[in-house]
Amino acid sequence: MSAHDSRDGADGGAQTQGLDAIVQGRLDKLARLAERGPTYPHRFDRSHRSHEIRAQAADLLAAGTRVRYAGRLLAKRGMGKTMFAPLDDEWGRLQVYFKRDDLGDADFEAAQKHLDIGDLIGVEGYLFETRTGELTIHVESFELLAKALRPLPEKYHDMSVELKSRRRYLDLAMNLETRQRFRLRSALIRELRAFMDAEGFLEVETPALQPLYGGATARPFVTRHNALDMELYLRIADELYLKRCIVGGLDRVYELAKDFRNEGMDRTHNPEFTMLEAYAAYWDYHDMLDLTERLLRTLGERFGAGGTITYGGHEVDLTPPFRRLRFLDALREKTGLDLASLDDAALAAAAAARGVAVRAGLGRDKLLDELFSLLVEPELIQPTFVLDHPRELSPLAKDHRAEPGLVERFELFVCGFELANSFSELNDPREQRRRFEAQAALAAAGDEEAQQLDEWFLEALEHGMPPTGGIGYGVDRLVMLFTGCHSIRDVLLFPAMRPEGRQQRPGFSAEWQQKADRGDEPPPQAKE
RNA sequence: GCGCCGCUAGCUCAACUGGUAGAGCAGCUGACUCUUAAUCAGCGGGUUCGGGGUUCAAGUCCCUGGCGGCGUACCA
Repeated sequence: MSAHDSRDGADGGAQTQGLDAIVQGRLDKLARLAERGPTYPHRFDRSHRSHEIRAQAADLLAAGTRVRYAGRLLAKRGMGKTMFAPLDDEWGRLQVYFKRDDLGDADFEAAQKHLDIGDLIGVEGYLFETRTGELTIHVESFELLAKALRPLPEKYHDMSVELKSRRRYLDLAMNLETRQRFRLRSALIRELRAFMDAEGFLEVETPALQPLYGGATARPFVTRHNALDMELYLRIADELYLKRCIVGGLDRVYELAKDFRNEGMDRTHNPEFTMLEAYAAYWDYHDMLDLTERLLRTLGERFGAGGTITYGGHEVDLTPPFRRLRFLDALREKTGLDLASLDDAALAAAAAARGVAVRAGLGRDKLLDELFSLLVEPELIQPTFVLDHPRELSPLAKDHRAEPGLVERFELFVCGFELANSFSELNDPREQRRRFEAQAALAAAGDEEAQQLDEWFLEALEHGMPPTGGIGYGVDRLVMLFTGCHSIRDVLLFPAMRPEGRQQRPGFSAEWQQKADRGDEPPPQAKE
């Protein structure tokens, strides 16, 4: 970019008109800054980051150490021949101070007139404390690292929810709490790995592109492989591949991965989401329950306050042991009826009376599940294991060792969220085939979520899978719990959103807009 | 999917029963050598989400499309 003389740009007289004029003004200032040095340099040596400067402030102040610090300029407070400005890096904010007498006329004018809010700059200087005690860098030299050609959003109202999600980089740039939230997410995921590793589990990777989908009850995304000339599905669960690992003798495996489910979106559902699935040979669901208590205790100690967290006004204690609640007992308690002993018609009537939308084709187990979601789940605030579910809902779980009609399964609920789902895994291939066939019958009857019969998985089971405990944890929901967020969007950097319309695109010049207009049509949208 | 609400300056929002669109922040000009949402004085900035309609007149009413929020349904 060449410097050009700017008669009317940076020095005033800009015939301003909205965004285009703001951008033009900043381009002009960029040209002026180019006269004094590189405007998009290749690197900048930082001596400290903001939290390091704060941590070492006493020493740095006493020694008069020079520091080199870089970040985004978030405001300018000019005071005539001095200027204060907050400069944010990932970890926080540090104020910098420009003084004409110390910088010289040219550099001070460059800072005062040609730097904009939003610019990325690097400074070198020494620390001091202002009269009010704020730690500040007295700038001896500075350089532009990148120009903000567009203005940042307004600083003291929240950005709209939509803008925060669509332009996450702005939310991150403007809000330290947002940066901290995603740092916490990262730390929590690191802790999950560390925990599983310490428990002796091996992290593995299984296909996200699958010729058959399975391991959960959900509708898949379909995609296409050209060279193989076939349709593939994006995985809805890792389960069937992880069990193949168990068959092969990898005793304890886990995978932390994205699953994809082609279903509705709301406060707790994004079409792609992160799940931690784990399988352990020779374990049953009781072992998995113990593991889960250890995990929640660990997370509570590391990310909570004294093992407890506050969510939605509830004080939640993550110290085991957690409450156990048998599925049918909970329903009996809520309804006053022994639902298992009712005949189909009586059960349907009881469900309808309590607000379940009874549809044709709802099996009795599904009716029970709906009743449970409606009556019991919302009240499960403190950590609660719900145990021993009806069989139809769990085609991959082993029959209960003592209770006919039930399977060995538990779900962990906290604050009304289902955080984990675990089984004693079905390992009898003959029974597994019967369960798949029952699912196939449901599919034939029009249930789009019914699971597919997977011959290749059955073949693996026929080679012998040891008794196995399995579990899946909803990672995004865990993060919500520990960050106090009530929408999954807030814990995903880039949540799924419909694309913005072309006419909504805020192109800042006719040329850019033309470029945009020549681009592709917006991608076709899924229809239902 | 369905229902309700919303979409106005770069951002956050006003504008009554229809009468030629305003503020704060940001921007521009000027003042100010310890500011903290800096302050003070002045100035500019609009396809009121797109399309159609009713009307002398539409940000406002009607139809239609887009996007979002909330609720609801399915699901983790």
